[in-house]
Amino acid sequence: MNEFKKTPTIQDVARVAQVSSATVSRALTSPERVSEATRERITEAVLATGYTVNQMARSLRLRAAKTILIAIPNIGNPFYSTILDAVVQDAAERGYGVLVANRLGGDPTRGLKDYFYSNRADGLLLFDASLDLEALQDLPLVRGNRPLVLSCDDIPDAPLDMVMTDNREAVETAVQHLIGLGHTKIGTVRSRTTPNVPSERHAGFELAMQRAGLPIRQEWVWQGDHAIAGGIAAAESWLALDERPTALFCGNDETAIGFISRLRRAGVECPRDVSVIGFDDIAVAEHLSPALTTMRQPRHQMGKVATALLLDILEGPAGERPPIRHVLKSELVIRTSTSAPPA
Amino acid sequence: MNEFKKTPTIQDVARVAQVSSATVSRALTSPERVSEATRERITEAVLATGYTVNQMARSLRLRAAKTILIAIPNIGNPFYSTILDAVVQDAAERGYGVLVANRLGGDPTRGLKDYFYSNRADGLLLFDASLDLEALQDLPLVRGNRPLVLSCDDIPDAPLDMVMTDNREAVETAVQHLIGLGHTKIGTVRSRTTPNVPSERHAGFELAMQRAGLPIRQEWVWQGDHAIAGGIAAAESWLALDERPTALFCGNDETAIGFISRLRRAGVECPRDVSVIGFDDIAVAEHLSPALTTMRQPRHQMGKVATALLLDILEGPAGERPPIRHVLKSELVIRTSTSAPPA
DNA sequence: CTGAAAGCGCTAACAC
DNA sequence: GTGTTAGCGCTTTCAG
Repeated sequence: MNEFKKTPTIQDVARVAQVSSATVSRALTSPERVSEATRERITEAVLATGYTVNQMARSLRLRAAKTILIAIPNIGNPFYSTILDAVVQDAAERGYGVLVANRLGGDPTRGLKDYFYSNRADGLLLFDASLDLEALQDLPLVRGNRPLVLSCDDIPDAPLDMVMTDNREAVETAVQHLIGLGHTKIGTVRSRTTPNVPSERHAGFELAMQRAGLPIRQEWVWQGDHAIAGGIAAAESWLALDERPTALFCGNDETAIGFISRLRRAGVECPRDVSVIGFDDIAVAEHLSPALTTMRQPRHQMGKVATALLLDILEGPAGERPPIRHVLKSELVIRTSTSAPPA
Repeated sequence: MNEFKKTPTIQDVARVAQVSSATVSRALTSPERVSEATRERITEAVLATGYTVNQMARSLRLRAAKTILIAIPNIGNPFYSTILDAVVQDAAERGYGVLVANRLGGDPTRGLKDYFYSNRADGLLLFDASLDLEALQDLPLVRGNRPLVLSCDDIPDAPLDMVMTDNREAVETAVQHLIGLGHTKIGTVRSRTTPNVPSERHAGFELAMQRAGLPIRQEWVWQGDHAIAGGIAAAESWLALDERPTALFCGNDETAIGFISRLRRAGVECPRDVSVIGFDDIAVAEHLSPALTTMRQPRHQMGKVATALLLDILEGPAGERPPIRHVLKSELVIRTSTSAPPA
């Protein structure tokens, strides 16, 4: 209505409704503490003035930003963007905004610290396992109520609240699938891992191989980057090998896509010449040719569970408490990129 | 240091540096307005206290949240997540946080309004063309300085600041590519479009067909959903046809992926039996089998340009001005999903 | 060049 | 059930 007046405040509403600003505030946040009649007058006044709360003022007063920060290593990766989708949805439903962080310059924790110290976010959802855990301890939030939920797969015993998947078992299942098909020469493209922390996924690989009495040959273990490029590099290395593995476990689906694609260009067919199993089950996996066998990760659920946990912590009582840990189940999805080894 | 004290304020710094809080504030925001000596004392005091600014208080005072809001129809789609990546990066470099919005309940603009009316965000990056433009006019920001940048492809002459690609030409190029290969029976899976606004992409399709003197057959025009499912549905419809188009233009890459995949299950091979061209060039496109011919959209650049434009508007002078429009170029990427029609 | 003081819009004691 | 008042942490006149 008032095109040229500044945005209405709680005072304006109070004036129109003929009450004090405190009463308006009460009517807004806990309506039951206000009489029926005044509540109605206030509701009308809100409508008449076009009032909406100023979240900044409220946050300053309440010392709560009603905002959470999410740190993701690679937003462009469909795996993470699905998680983000779930987080935004669920946070919004509980009245929280979601700020997206990225790495700033050299120190990856730098940006995160800034957000917290500046009171822009109340809690942190950390999906980036490649951050240095030591540096994390510096975050103010790690003390006390600890509004930080970590969701990654390579820090199994950090004293933090976590949402993770059953990685070690998942990889075991994947490798057992290959072994069950008759493969004995099995390689892997390792996923990226947290500095100075042994990789859970790789541990699962070693375990499965060991149990089956199969050797792990270092020239069949490649370091990936969780992206297509890493799969391509591994494929080129594979092609140069004298003795090649007949099956490959890839740390994620993009890696598998790059590997299969590069091999095809060289005339090597999957699964005829080499079986490949991925990890994640991103949306395109089932539509590839060959359709990708993979371990499905409950990404959407990961986002939901992590959000719920963080918001419960934020809204729950302060004080020391033991860390909470959710472990979600992965699932083997058998498609056509894996088969018995060539004769 | 002070584990149990509340976070330090500007007052604490002032006390330690033996100056007034006003001087600390000045030293922080415009150091040149403070004498060398005091500036140094203040710098030391900041370090000693571990002070960081409280963004909430600053925002309340300055009436600026230093935050932008980005609205994306589908975060899970790699096309949008790449844009988001660029936006977060560039916004952070200029000191802005990025809030991610999603649709809340029935009224899609509802959530957006809330963010603005509540002063949580200073500007809006709108990548969601499916919002109702009329409703958009209600947003307070559309008046005056108009801190809203729209980036989509189907509202060519809205009086708004926009970043778009040369859609009509891009689709023309795509269709001409098919025609150049010898196709005359060409169908399309239309992309989703803004309600009540004619689709630019479809207009490009019609134009190219018309120029080549080719008829547009309605049974060869399918409505997609910008996702794999839409491509699958179109494929099933295609399979049921008596007379089938030999080439298909898809509104985006996921649609093409779904289409090709579903056809393959039915024994129909691309490009042997039907040529398919996509739109976007998402990362996997070149690694598919067949590798997807597509129109590459400069997604990263779209994010960067849109962010720069919005922040320039926010930080520039207020007042009326003509709308700004950036048009970015698409690029035909020929791969193997398109070939001459079957004999 | 610096300090005092006001106030951004809101909520929470504390009165009545 | 409602009003008064103070203050969250910051910036910005206005004096000096």
